[in-house]
Amino acid sequence: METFWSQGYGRTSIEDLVGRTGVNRASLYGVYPDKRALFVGGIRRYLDRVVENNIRRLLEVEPAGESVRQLFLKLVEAPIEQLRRGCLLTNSAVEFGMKDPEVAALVRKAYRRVERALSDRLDEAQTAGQLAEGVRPKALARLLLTVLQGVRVMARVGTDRAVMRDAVTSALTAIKTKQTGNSRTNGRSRLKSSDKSIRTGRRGARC
Amino acid sequence: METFWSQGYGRTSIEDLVGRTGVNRASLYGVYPDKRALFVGGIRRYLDRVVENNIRRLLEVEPAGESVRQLFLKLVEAPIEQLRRGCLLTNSAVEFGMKDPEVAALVRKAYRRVERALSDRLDEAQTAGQLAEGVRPKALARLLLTVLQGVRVMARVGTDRAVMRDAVTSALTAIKTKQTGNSRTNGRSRLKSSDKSIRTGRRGARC
DNA sequence: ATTGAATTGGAACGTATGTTCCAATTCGGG
DNA sequence: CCCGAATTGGAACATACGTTCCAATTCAAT
Repeated sequence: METFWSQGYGRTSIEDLVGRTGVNRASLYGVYPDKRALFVGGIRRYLDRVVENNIRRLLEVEPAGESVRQLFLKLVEAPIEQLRRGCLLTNSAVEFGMKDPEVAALVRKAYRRVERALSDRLDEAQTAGQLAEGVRPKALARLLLTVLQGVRVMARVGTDRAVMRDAVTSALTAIKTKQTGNSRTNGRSRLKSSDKSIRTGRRGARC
Repeated sequence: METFWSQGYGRTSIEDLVGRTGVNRASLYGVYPDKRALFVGGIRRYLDRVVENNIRRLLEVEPAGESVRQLFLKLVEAPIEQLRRGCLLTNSAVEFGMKDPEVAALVRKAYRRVERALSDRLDEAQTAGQLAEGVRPKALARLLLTVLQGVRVMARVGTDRAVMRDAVTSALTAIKTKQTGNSRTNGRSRLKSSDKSIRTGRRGARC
Protein backbone atom coordinates (compact mmCIF):
# COMPACT_ATOMS: atom_id res chain seq x y z
CA MET A 1 0.00 0.00 0.00
CA GLU A 2 2.66 2.48 1.02
CA THR A 3 4.80 1.94 -2.04
CA PHE A 4 1.97 2.01 -4.55
CA TRP A 5 0.66 5.08 -2.81
CA SER A 6 3.95 6.93 -3.14
CA GLN A 7 4.97 5.78 -6.59
CA GLY A 8 1.85 4.59 -8.36
CA TYR A 9 1.43 1.22 -10.02
CA GLY A 10 3.48 1.82 -13.12
CA ARG A 11 6.53 3.22 -11.38
CA THR A 12 6.59 0.50 -8.74
CA SER A 13 8.64 -2.60 -9.56
CA ILE A 14 8.41 -5.93 -7.80
CA GLU A 15 11.90 -5.21 -6.56
CA ASP A 16 10.60 -2.05 -4.88
CA LEU A 17 8.02 -4.10 -3.05
CA VAL A 18 10.61 -6.68 -2.05
CA GLY A 19 12.79 -3.94 -0.63
CA ARG A 20 9.98 -2.17 1.18
CA THR A 21 8.34 -5.26 2.65
CA GLY A 22 11.51 -7.27 3.28
CA VAL A 23 9.78 -10.27 1.77
CA ASN A 24 11.40 -12.26 -1.00
CA ARG A 25 10.14 -12.21 -4.55
CA ALA A 26 9.27 -15.89 -4.55
CA SER A 27 7.38 -15.50 -1.30
CA LEU A 28 5.39 -12.57 -2.67
CA TYR A 29 4.45 -14.62 -5.69
CA GLY A 30 3.49 -17.39 -3.30
CA VAL A 31 0.75 -15.24 -1.83
CA TYR A 32 -0.31 -13.06 -4.75
CA PRO A 33 -0.47 -14.41 -8.29
CA ASP A 34 0.91 -11.28 -9.91
CA LYS A 35 1.72 -7.60 -9.51
CA ARG A 36 -1.80 -6.50 -10.19
CA ALA A 37 -3.17 -8.63 -7.36
CA LEU A 38 -0.60 -7.04 -5.07
CA PHE A 39 -1.89 -3.66 -6.11
CA VAL A 40 -5.52 -4.54 -5.56
CA GLY A 41 -4.50 -5.79 -2.13
CA GLY A 42 -2.87 -2.44 -1.47
CA ILE A 43 -6.03 -0.59 -2.42
CA ARG A 44 -8.11 -2.85 -0.22
CA ARG A 45 -5.83 -2.12 2.68
CA TYR A 46 -6.08 1.59 1.96
CA LEU A 47 -9.85 1.39 2.13
CA ASP A 48 -9.80 -0.44 5.44
CA ARG A 49 -7.13 1.65 7.08
CA VAL A 50 -6.89 5.14 5.70
CA VAL A 51 -10.41 5.77 4.49
CA GLU A 52 -12.09 4.18 7.48
CA ASN A 53 -9.75 6.03 9.79
CA ASN A 54 -10.80 9.36 8.35
CA ILE A 55 -14.45 8.48 8.52
CA ARG A 56 -13.95 7.59 12.17
CA ARG A 57 -12.44 11.01 12.72
CA LEU A 58 -15.43 12.54 10.98
CA LEU A 59 -17.72 10.87 13.49
CA GLU A 60 -15.71 11.88 16.55
CA VAL A 61 -16.11 15.64 16.40
CA GLU A 62 -19.21 17.50 17.51
CA PRO A 63 -21.27 19.19 16.37
CA ALA A 64 -21.74 17.60 12.97
CA GLY A 65 -21.20 20.78 11.00
CA GLU A 66 -17.88 21.41 12.72
CA SER A 67 -16.66 17.88 12.09
CA VAL A 68 -17.08 18.27 8.35
CA ARG A 69 -15.58 21.72 8.41
CA GLN A 70 -12.54 20.66 10.39
CA LEU A 71 -11.88 17.61 8.27
CA PHE A 72 -11.51 19.75 5.18
CA LEU A 73 -9.67 22.60 6.83
CA LYS A 74 -7.12 20.17 8.21
CA LEU A 75 -6.81 18.59 4.79
CA VAL A 76 -5.39 21.72 3.21
CA GLU A 77 -3.15 22.43 6.18
CA ALA A 78 -1.49 19.03 6.12
CA PRO A 79 2.31 18.93 5.72
CA ILE A 80 3.50 19.29 2.14
CA GLU A 81 4.93 15.78 1.87
CA GLN A 82 1.50 14.40 2.63
CA LEU A 83 -0.21 16.70 0.19
CA ARG A 84 2.30 15.84 -2.51
CA ARG A 85 1.69 12.17 -2.02
CA GLY A 86 -1.97 12.62 -2.78
CA CYS A 87 -4.55 9.92 -2.24
CA LEU A 88 -4.10 6.35 -3.45
CA LEU A 89 -7.66 6.30 -4.73
CA THR A 90 -7.32 9.54 -6.66
CA ASN A 91 -3.99 8.48 -8.08
CA SER A 92 -5.33 5.07 -9.07
CA ALA A 93 -8.48 6.54 -10.60
CA VAL A 94 -6.36 8.65 -12.92
CA GLU A 95 -3.71 6.03 -13.63
CA PHE A 96 -6.15 3.24 -14.49
CA GLY A 97 -9.35 4.96 -15.49
CA MET A 98 -11.63 2.16 -16.59
CA LYS A 99 -8.85 -0.03 -17.95
CA ASP A 100 -9.08 -2.15 -14.82
CA PRO A 101 -12.76 -2.61 -13.95
CA GLU A 102 -12.02 -4.05 -10.53
CA VAL A 103 -9.89 -1.10 -9.50
CA ALA A 104 -12.47 1.32 -10.88
CA ALA A 105 -15.21 -0.44 -8.92
CA LEU A 106 -13.18 -0.23 -5.72
CA VAL A 107 -12.61 3.48 -6.20
CA ARG A 108 -16.27 4.12 -6.89
CA LYS A 109 -17.19 2.11 -3.83
CA ALA A 110 -14.90 4.29 -1.74
CA TYR A 111 -16.48 7.39 -3.21
CA ARG A 112 -19.92 6.17 -2.23
CA ARG A 113 -18.68 5.37 1.25
CA VAL A 114 -17.22 8.83 1.77
CA GLU A 115 -20.20 10.56 0.21
CA ARG A 116 -22.50 8.65 2.49
CA ALA A 117 -20.50 9.46 5.61
CA LEU A 118 -20.41 13.15 4.75
CA SER A 119 -24.05 13.15 3.79
CA ASP A 120 -25.09 11.57 7.07
CA ARG A 121 -23.22 14.13 9.11
CA LEU A 122 -24.59 16.94 7.01
CA ASP A 123 -28.08 15.61 7.62
CA GLU A 124 -27.41 15.92 11.32
CA ALA A 125 -26.05 19.40 10.78
CA GLN A 126 -29.15 20.39 8.89
CA THR A 127 -31.60 19.24 11.54
CA ALA A 128 -29.46 21.11 14.08
CA GLY A 129 -29.86 24.24 11.99
CA GLN A 130 -26.20 24.41 11.03
CA LEU A 131 -26.75 24.54 7.27
CA ALA A 132 -27.73 27.49 5.13
CA GLU A 133 -31.24 27.47 3.75
CA GLY A 134 -32.05 25.48 0.66
CA VAL A 135 -28.96 23.31 0.91
CA ARG A 136 -29.42 19.63 0.18
CA PRO A 137 -27.04 17.65 2.40
CA LYS A 138 -26.46 15.04 -0.26
CA ALA A 139 -25.61 17.61 -2.90
CA LEU A 140 -23.21 19.35 -0.54
CA ALA A 141 -21.61 16.01 0.34
CA ARG A 142 -21.04 15.41 -3.35
CA LEU A 143 -19.48 18.81 -3.75
CA LEU A 144 -17.14 18.11 -0.87
CA LEU A 145 -16.21 14.71 -2.27
CA THR A 146 -15.37 16.38 -5.55
CA VAL A 147 -13.39 19.12 -3.85
CA LEU A 148 -11.44 16.44 -2.02
CA GLN A 149 -10.36 14.89 -5.31
CA GLY A 150 -9.59 18.29 -6.78
CA VAL A 151 -7.41 19.31 -3.86
CA ARG A 152 -5.58 16.02 -4.10
CA VAL A 153 -4.74 16.66 -7.73
CA MET A 154 -3.68 20.26 -7.32
CA ALA A 155 -1.62 19.56 -4.24
CA ARG A 156 0.40 17.01 -6.19
CA VAL A 157 1.94 19.61 -8.46
CA GLY A 158 2.70 21.98 -5.61
CA THR A 159 -0.17 24.40 -6.03
CA ASP A 160 -0.09 27.20 -3.48
CA ARG A 161 -1.95 26.40 -0.28
CA ALA A 162 -3.89 29.63 -0.51
CA VAL A 163 -5.64 28.37 -3.63
CA MET A 164 -6.84 25.19 -2.00
CA ARG A 165 -7.69 27.06 1.19
CA ASP A 166 -9.98 29.36 -0.75
CA ALA A 167 -11.55 26.44 -2.57
CA VAL A 168 -12.29 24.57 0.62
CA THR A 169 -13.61 27.53 2.54
CA SER A 170 -15.83 28.41 -0.42
CA ALA A 171 -17.21 24.90 -0.42
CA LEU A 172 -17.84 25.16 3.30
CA THR A 173 -19.75 28.43 3.25
CA ALA A 174 -23.03 26.57 3.44
CA ILE A 175 -22.04 25.28 6.87
CA LYS A 176 -22.61 27.83 9.57
CA THR A 177 -19.83 28.44 12.06
CA LYS A 178 -20.49 28.33 15.77
CA GLN A 179 -19.44 31.90 16.61
CA THR A 180 -20.61 33.92 13.64
CA GLY A 181 -23.92 33.25 11.98
CA ASN A 182 -21.95 32.75 8.77
CA SER A 183 -22.63 36.30 7.61
CA ARG A 184 -19.90 37.91 5.56
CA THR A 185 -16.92 36.41 7.32
CA ASN A 186 -15.65 34.89 4.14
CA GLY A 187 -13.04 32.81 5.84
CA ARG A 188 -10.00 34.62 4.57
CA SER A 189 -8.11 34.83 7.83
CA ARG A 190 -10.24 32.93 10.25
CA LEU A 191 -7.56 30.38 10.89
CA LYS A 192 -4.50 32.57 10.92
CA SER A 193 -3.60 31.99 14.55
CA SER A 194 -6.74 30.55 16.05
CA ASP A 195 -7.85 26.93 15.86
CA LYS A 196 -4.76 25.44 17.40
CA SER A 197 -5.85 21.91 16.56
CA ILE A 198 -4.70 22.55 13.04
CA ARG A 199 -1.17 23.18 14.22
CA THR A 200 -0.88 19.91 16.06
CA GLY A 201 1.28 17.14 14.72
CA ARG A 202 -1.60 14.79 14.12
CA ARG A 203 -2.05 13.49 10.63
CA GLY A 204 -4.17 15.59 8.39
CA ALA A 205 -7.22 14.27 6.65
CA ARG A 206 -6.84 11.86 3.80
CA CYS A 207 -9.23 10.16 1.41
CA MET B 1 -1.10 15.44 -27.54
CA GLU B 2 -3.98 13.16 -28.44
CA THR B 3 -2.13 9.96 -27.62
CA PHE B 4 -0.65 11.17 -24.37
CA TRP B 5 -4.05 12.52 -23.46
CA SER B 6 -5.74 9.17 -24.00
CA GLN B 7 -3.07 6.88 -22.64
CA GLY B 8 -0.87 8.92 -20.34
CA TYR B 9 2.90 9.16 -20.59
CA GLY B 10 3.81 5.79 -19.14
CA ARG B 11 1.44 3.75 -21.27
CA THR B 12 2.39 5.51 -24.50
CA SER B 13 5.27 4.00 -26.47
CA ILE B 14 7.22 5.70 -29.20
CA GLU B 15 5.66 3.17 -31.54
CA ASP B 16 2.22 4.45 -30.53
CA LEU B 17 3.25 7.95 -31.48
CA VAL B 18 4.69 6.74 -34.78
CA GLY B 19 1.41 5.03 -35.56
CA ARG B 20 -0.77 7.94 -34.54
CA THR B 21 1.26 10.67 -36.24
CA GLY B 22 2.33 8.67 -39.28
CA VAL B 23 5.84 10.02 -38.78
CA ASN B 24 8.81 7.70 -38.62
CA ARG B 25 10.73 7.05 -35.41
CA ALA B 26 13.94 8.55 -36.74
CA SER B 27 12.11 11.64 -37.89
CA LEU B 28 10.49 12.10 -34.49
CA TYR B 29 13.90 11.86 -32.85
CA GLY B 30 15.11 14.37 -35.40
CA VAL B 31 12.78 17.00 -33.99
CA TYR B 32 12.51 16.05 -30.33
CA PRO B 33 15.49 14.75 -28.39
CA ASP B 34 13.53 12.16 -26.41
CA LYS B 35 10.12 10.93 -25.36
CA ARG B 36 9.84 13.37 -22.52
CA ALA B 37 10.33 16.34 -24.86
CA LEU B 38 7.57 14.92 -27.05
CA PHE B 39 5.33 14.84 -24.02
CA VAL B 40 6.12 18.39 -22.96
CA GLY B 41 5.34 19.42 -26.52
CA GLY B 42 1.99 17.68 -26.20
CA ILE B 43 1.19 19.54 -23.01
CA ARG B 44 2.18 22.84 -24.59
CA ARG B 45 -0.14 22.12 -27.49
CA TYR B 46 -2.92 21.25 -25.06
CA LEU B 47 -2.50 24.59 -23.34
CA ASP B 48 -2.64 26.50 -26.60
CA ARG B 49 -5.50 24.58 -28.14
CA VAL B 50 -7.79 23.01 -25.59
CA VAL B 51 -7.40 25.31 -22.63
CA GLU B 52 -7.43 28.49 -24.66
CA ASN B 53 -10.42 27.24 -26.61
CA ASN B 54 -12.42 26.78 -23.44
CA ILE B 55 -11.43 30.15 -22.12
CA ARG B 56 -12.59 31.65 -25.39
CA ARG B 57 -15.91 29.94 -24.92
CA LEU B 58 -16.08 31.34 -21.41
CA LEU B 59 -15.75 34.84 -22.83
CA GLU B 60 -18.35 34.41 -25.54
CA VAL B 61 -21.45 33.91 -23.44
CA GLU B 62 -23.32 36.71 -21.74
CA PRO B 63 -24.00 37.58 -19.06
CA ALA B 64 -20.86 36.68 -17.15
CA GLY B 65 -22.61 34.62 -14.52
CA GLU B 66 -24.33 32.48 -17.13
CA SER B 67 -21.09 31.87 -19.00
CA VAL B 68 -19.47 30.34 -15.93
CA ARG B 69 -22.57 28.40 -15.09
CA GLN B 70 -22.95 26.96 -18.56
CA LEU B 71 -19.31 26.00 -18.87
CA PHE B 72 -19.59 23.78 -15.83
CA LEU B 73 -23.03 22.42 -16.57
CA LYS B 74 -21.88 21.39 -20.03
CA LEU B 75 -18.81 19.82 -18.52
CA VAL B 76 -20.78 17.20 -16.62
CA GLU B 77 -23.14 16.59 -19.55
CA ALA B 78 -20.34 15.81 -21.98
CA PRO B 79 -20.38 12.40 -23.71
CA ILE B 80 -18.95 9.60 -21.59
CA GLU B 81 -15.93 8.94 -23.82
CA GLN B 82 -14.84 12.52 -23.27
CA LEU B 83 -15.42 12.35 -19.54
CA ARG B 84 -13.51 9.11 -19.31
CA ARG B 85 -10.57 10.57 -21.12
CA GLY B 86 -10.25 13.25 -18.49
CA CYS B 87 -7.99 16.25 -18.85
CA LEU B 88 -4.37 16.00 -19.95
CA LEU B 89 -3.35 18.43 -17.23
CA THR B 90 -5.15 16.57 -14.47
CA ASN B 91 -3.79 13.26 -15.68
CA SER B 92 -0.27 14.61 -15.92
CA ALA B 93 -0.46 16.26 -12.52
CA VAL B 94 -1.26 12.91 -10.95
CA GLU B 95 1.11 10.84 -13.07
CA PHE B 96 4.15 13.07 -12.55
CA GLY B 97 3.48 14.98 -9.37
CA MET B 98 6.64 16.96 -8.76
CA LYS B 99 8.96 14.38 -10.28
CA ASP B 100 9.17 16.50 -13.40
CA PRO B 101 9.44 20.14 -12.35
CA GLU B 102 8.85 21.45 -15.86
CA VAL B 103 5.61 19.53 -16.25
CA ALA B 104 4.48 20.58 -12.78
CA ALA B 105 5.22 24.21 -13.61
CA LEU B 106 3.22 23.98 -16.83
CA VAL B 107 0.25 22.52 -15.01
CA ARG B 108 0.39 25.19 -12.32
CA LYS B 109 0.61 27.84 -14.99
CA ALA B 110 -2.53 26.44 -16.62
CA TYR B 111 -4.29 26.48 -13.27
CA ARG B 112 -3.45 30.13 -12.77
CA ARG B 113 -4.65 30.90 -16.27
CA VAL B 114 -8.01 29.20 -15.73
CA GLU B 115 -8.43 30.63 -12.26
CA ARG B 116 -7.77 34.08 -13.63
CA ALA B 117 -10.23 33.73 -16.47
CA LEU B 118 -12.95 32.49 -14.13
CA SER B 119 -12.14 35.13 -11.57
CA ASP B 120 -12.38 37.91 -14.13
CA ARG B 121 -15.77 36.78 -15.32
CA LEU B 122 -16.99 36.37 -11.76
CA ASP B 123 -15.85 39.91 -11.05
CA GLU B 124 -18.10 41.05 -13.88
CA ALA B 125 -20.90 38.93 -12.52
CA GLN B 126 -20.51 40.46 -9.11
CA THR B 127 -20.66 44.08 -10.30
CA ALA B 128 -23.75 43.07 -12.29
CA GLY B 129 -25.31 41.79 -9.10
CA GLN B 130 -25.29 38.16 -10.22
CA LEU B 131 -23.40 36.82 -7.21
CA ALA B 132 -24.75 36.02 -3.77
CA GLU B 133 -23.73 38.36 -0.99
CA GLY B 134 -20.37 37.99 0.66
CA VAL B 135 -18.90 35.89 -2.13
CA ARG B 136 -15.34 36.69 -3.13
CA PRO B 137 -15.00 36.10 -6.89
CA LYS B 138 -11.45 34.87 -6.54
CA ALA B 139 -12.38 32.35 -3.86
CA LEU B 140 -15.28 31.08 -5.95
CA ALA B 141 -13.03 30.82 -8.99
CA ARG B 142 -10.65 28.69 -6.95
CA LEU B 143 -13.49 26.47 -5.84
CA LEU B 144 -14.57 25.99 -9.42
CA LEU B 145 -11.04 25.21 -10.54
CA THR B 146 -10.85 22.58 -7.82
CA VAL B 147 -14.23 21.16 -8.74
CA LEU B 148 -13.06 20.94 -12.34
CA GLN B 149 -10.15 18.74 -11.29
CA GLY B 150 -12.34 16.68 -9.02
CA VAL B 151 -14.91 16.02 -11.71
CA ARG B 152 -12.14 15.01 -14.07
CA VAL B 153 -10.90 12.42 -11.60
CA MET B 154 -14.27 10.99 -10.71
CA ALA B 155 -15.44 10.83 -14.30
CA ARG B 156 -12.44 8.69 -15.19
CA VAL B 157 -13.64 5.76 -13.11
CA GLY B 158 -17.18 6.01 -14.39
CA THR B 159 -18.78 7.77 -11.46
CA ASP B 160 -22.48 8.36 -11.97
CA ARG B 161 -23.29 11.65 -13.66
CA ALA B 162 -25.77 12.54 -10.96
CA VAL B 163 -22.93 12.79 -8.45
CA MET B 164 -20.95 15.24 -10.52
CA ARG B 165 -24.09 17.12 -11.46
CA ASP B 166 -24.88 17.69 -7.79
CA ALA B 167 -21.31 18.72 -7.09
CA VAL B 168 -21.28 21.27 -9.88
CA THR B 169 -24.69 22.74 -9.15
CA SER B 170 -23.72 23.01 -5.48
CA ALA B 171 -20.60 24.89 -6.45
CA LEU B 172 -22.67 27.18 -8.65
CA THR B 173 -25.29 28.13 -6.06
CA ALA B 174 -23.50 31.39 -5.40
CA ILE B 175 -24.24 32.45 -8.97
CA LYS B 176 -27.78 33.69 -9.39
CA THR B 177 -29.83 32.39 -12.29
CA LYS B 178 -31.57 34.76 -14.65
CA GLN B 179 -35.12 33.51 -14.05
CA THR B 180 -35.20 32.73 -10.35
CA GLY B 181 -33.51 34.90 -7.81
CA ASN B 182 -31.62 31.82 -6.76
CA SER B 183 -34.07 31.08 -4.00
CA ARG B 184 -34.65 27.45 -3.14
CA THR B 185 -34.50 26.01 -6.62
CA ASN B 186 -31.73 23.68 -5.66
CA GLY B 187 -31.00 22.68 -9.21
CA ARG B 188 -32.20 19.12 -8.97
CA SER B 189 -34.20 19.01 -12.14
CA ARG B 190 -33.62 22.35 -13.74
CA LEU B 191 -32.02 20.83 -16.79
CA LYS B 192 -34.19 17.81 -17.31
CA SER B 193 -35.57 18.89 -20.63
CA SER B 194 -34.84 22.60 -20.81
CA ASP B 195 -31.56 24.18 -21.85
CA LYS B 196 -31.37 22.56 -25.25
CA SER B 197 -27.85 23.84 -25.82
CA ILE B 198 -26.65 21.05 -23.57
CA ARG B 199 -28.13 18.46 -25.87
CA THR B 200 -26.32 19.72 -28.95
CA GLY B 201 -23.45 17.78 -30.39
CA ARG B 202 -20.89 20.48 -29.69
CA ARG B 203 -17.91 19.49 -27.65
CA GLY B 204 -18.37 19.82 -23.94
CA ALA B 205 -16.08 21.89 -21.79
CA ARG B 206 -12.57 20.68 -21.14
CA CYS B 207 -9.72 21.90 -18.99
C1' DA C 1 17.64 -33.71 16.97
C1' DT C 2 14.59 -34.66 12.92
C1' DT C 3 11.84 -33.67 9.33
C1' DG C 4 8.66 -31.49 6.37
C1' DA C 5 7.43 -26.90 5.07
C1' DA C 6 8.40 -22.27 4.24
C1' DT C 7 11.71 -18.80 2.87
C1' DT C 8 15.64 -17.21 0.59
C1' DG C 9 19.11 -15.70 -3.05
C1' DG C 10 19.93 -15.87 -7.55
C1' DA C 11 19.89 -17.42 -12.11
C1' DA C 12 17.19 -17.45 -16.20
C1' DC C 13 13.63 -16.33 -19.73
C1' DG C 14 10.74 -13.60 -22.48
C1' DT C 15 9.13 -9.34 -23.54
C1' DA C 16 8.63 -4.48 -24.01
C1' DT C 17 10.69 -0.26 -24.81
C1' DG C 18 13.77 4.01 -25.46
C1' DT C 19 17.33 5.14 -28.35
C1' DT C 20 20.90 4.98 -32.05
C1' DC C 21 22.62 3.86 -36.49
C1' DC C 22 22.45 3.10 -41.39
C1' DA C 23 21.44 2.04 -46.04
C1' DA C 24 17.68 2.63 -49.17
C1' DT C 25 14.15 5.53 -50.74
C1' DT C 26 11.53 9.56 -51.56
C1' DC C 27 11.04 14.47 -52.16
C1' DG C 28 11.45 19.12 -53.86
C1' DG C 29 13.72 22.99 -55.92
C1' DG C 30 16.96 24.54 -59.57
C1' DC D 1 16.19 15.70 -65.06
C1' DC D 2 19.42 16.06 -61.00
C1' DC D 3 21.09 16.38 -56.66
C1' DG D 4 21.22 17.42 -51.89
C1' DA D 5 18.21 16.91 -48.11
C1' DA D 6 14.75 14.83 -45.70
C1' DT D 7 12.26 10.63 -44.69
C1' DT D 8 11.75 5.86 -44.31
C1' DG D 9 12.07 0.85 -42.76
C1' DG D 10 14.53 -1.97 -40.14
C1' DA D 11 18.25 -3.78 -37.65
C1' DA D 12 20.65 -3.40 -33.38
C1' DC D 13 21.70 -2.29 -28.51
C1' DA D 14 21.00 -1.60 -23.75
C1' DT D 15 18.01 -1.74 -20.15
C1' DA D 16 14.25 -2.65 -17.18
C1' DC D 17 10.89 -5.57 -15.67
C1' DG D 18 7.36 -9.39 -14.66
C1' DT D 19 7.56 -14.00 -13.93
C1' DT D 20 9.29 -18.81 -13.24
C1' DC D 21 12.35 -22.17 -11.51
C1' DC D 22 15.50 -24.29 -8.36
C1' DA D 23 18.88 -25.51 -5.08
C1' DA D 24 20.31 -24.02 -0.60
C1' DT D 25 18.95 -22.45 3.73
C1' DT D 26 16.11 -21.45 7.62
C1' DC D 27 12.14 -22.38 10.54
C1' DA D 28 8.97 -24.69 13.52
C1' DA D 29 6.75 -28.38 15.50
C1' DT D 30 7.19 -33.07 17.00
